[in-house]
Amino acid sequence: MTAKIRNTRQRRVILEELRKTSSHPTAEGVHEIVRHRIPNISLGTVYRNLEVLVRLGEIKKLELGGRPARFDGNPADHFHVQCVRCGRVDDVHASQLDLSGSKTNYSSSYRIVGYTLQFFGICPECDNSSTNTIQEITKC
Amino acid sequence: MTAKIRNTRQRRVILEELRKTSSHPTAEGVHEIVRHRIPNISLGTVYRNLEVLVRLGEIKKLELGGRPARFDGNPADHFHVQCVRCGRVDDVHASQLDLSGSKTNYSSSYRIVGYTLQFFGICPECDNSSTNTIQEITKC
DNA sequence: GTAGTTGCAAATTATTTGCAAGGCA
DNA sequence: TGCCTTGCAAATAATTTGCAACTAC
Repeated sequence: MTAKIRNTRQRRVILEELRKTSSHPTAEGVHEIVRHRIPNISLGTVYRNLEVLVRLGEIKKLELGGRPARFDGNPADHFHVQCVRCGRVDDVHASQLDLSGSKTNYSSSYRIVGYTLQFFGICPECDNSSTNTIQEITKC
Repeated sequence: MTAKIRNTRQRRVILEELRKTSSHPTAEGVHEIVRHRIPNISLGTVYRNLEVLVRLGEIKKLELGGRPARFDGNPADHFHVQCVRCGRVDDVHASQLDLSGSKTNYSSSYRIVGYTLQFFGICPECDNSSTNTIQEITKC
């Protein structure tokens, strides 16, 4: 009874474009990018396909508190930093960072299925301008 | 020029009720709880005060992707598990879990100001009913 | 042919904001 | 009394959904 998933042009192009970029765009960002190739694609279609691609494991959805979700064309496990000023997201190369050993060391009655680790900071561009805001230090 | 923060009844009651519970309620949940004591308090006031209390460091805001934010009356550092089925949030007592040593071991051009670590799982209640869904394993 | 998919628009959900009246310091 | 705060309602922002037309298989 599993629904058959079709290989539509829209879906194909969305995945291709996400694979090409490292900018972790929002759904709207994806929409803008994809519109260069499919000018009349609708935002709803983008949302629906992003969801399908996440379910297929082809891409990752980064749900960042308070901000629109972003999408990563690289489904391999890695972490992210988000700039608390501009919202930009970059990859973190955390060679030393591994929770797999620690994962059993907490007590919980839940059956754990996963975890999320996100870093917050100021990106190089934003670091050159204004002073700190309260928002920055209340995050996390 | 810092605005003076007043000790209003609404703010006081919101904080008191949050300190009393361990259920990590959403803004709407807080509204419902507080209404027992201040029946005509508005949801907007609850949102505004929750934000103030977060800024004052009295409470913590838990921003969980895709779901409404939840609030924790215990501002001390600790982690959380969220049930991917019902959305319930509980504390995690992670004695062994400490990232402070690892924090310097990643490479990033950002100036890091903090991080967020959240666990996802199935709570005991939900674990007794239905079968797994795709959503559960695409989270994280 | 048929069921998954699309574009469009309206609907939903969570949260924020403008404003006049109210109340803490 | 001054100005922070409130209640109310309308506004935003992000995402979802209903539906008829379309298209991949």
